Amino acid sequence: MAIKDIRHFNRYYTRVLGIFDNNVFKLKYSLIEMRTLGEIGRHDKVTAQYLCKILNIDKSYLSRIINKLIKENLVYRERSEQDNRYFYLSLTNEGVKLNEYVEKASDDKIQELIKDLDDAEIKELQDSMNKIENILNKHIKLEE
Amino acid sequence: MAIKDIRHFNRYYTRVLGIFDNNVFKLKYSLIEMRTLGEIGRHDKVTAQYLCKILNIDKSYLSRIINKLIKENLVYRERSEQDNRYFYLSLTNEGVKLNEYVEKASDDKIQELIKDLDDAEIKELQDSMNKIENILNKHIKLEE
DNA sequence: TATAATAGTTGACAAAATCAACTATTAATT
DNA sequence: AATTAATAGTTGATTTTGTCAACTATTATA
Repeated sequence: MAIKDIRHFNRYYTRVLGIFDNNVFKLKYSLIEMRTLGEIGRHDKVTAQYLCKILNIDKSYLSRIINKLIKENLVYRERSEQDNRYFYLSLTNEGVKLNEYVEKASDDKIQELIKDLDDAEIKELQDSMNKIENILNKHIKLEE
Repeated sequence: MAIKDIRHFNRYYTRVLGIFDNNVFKLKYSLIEMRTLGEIGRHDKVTAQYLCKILNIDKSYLSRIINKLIKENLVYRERSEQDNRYFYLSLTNEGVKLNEYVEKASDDKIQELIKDLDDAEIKELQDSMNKIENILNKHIKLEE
């Protein structure tokens, strides 16, 4: 039955993702801080408000995270000229470097996980993942 | 490239799972408490130590969660006769009822999400999920 | 018998997250 | 134009989550 299967997969994949939990990289930053950094890296000149939605966290919480990242000189902001209420967030050089390091480490971790898969399996995995995303995307509206 | 695709999917699916985050059911229990309850429901007479592994949380933290669930009369424990160090955990009737309620609510939530998918899409989704789990299972050893 | 390992608990604490109230700015309504 | 509502972000106070190390009790190992 579809629902059971999906819930089963959700439980399973929650555990898979758990492998990448917190402090994987033994940095002085938390997972959510790193996700924030990563999203700023992926979306240059992003607003806090947008990050709130895609990270699904409270604006007050995010505000503190961003201010920490700014204080650590990983992120900077420029006030929008059209609308003085918001800021555009970007990575500093240092932020880019840290982000690259973390990206690399994440890649390595995945590489390690799939190192024993043969080409056919990797292809199947990719195809399956794409399929899931495509199908769900058609119907599920994730906050953006 | 496979690694990028997998990481992309991980980010995507993290957001999908985020839909089911905390307090979805507006209960007085947290997600982790409900996951604990659910795992006890799924594995009757489970030990705390085992739960630690599958939930991937610290034993001290779990100890408090379990004691809360016991105090709320959702869970009870019996000391093992073979080895007095550990307990077998089970759901009380009340725990079973709450668990069923949450299970039902989770099913409904999934149902709502997939309500617009046609049969072929649902089949594809199931197949893809199964494939992912099968492939990864062959190679990734999740704590158990 | 002594030592190590395991299951679980506890106290003290730190980190993560929430909530409501607040400022500043812009958009919408009349 | 003036008032009201909405939006972006901040701040203080607080609660919830999660961690760490030390501890008891029990069992396994040397």
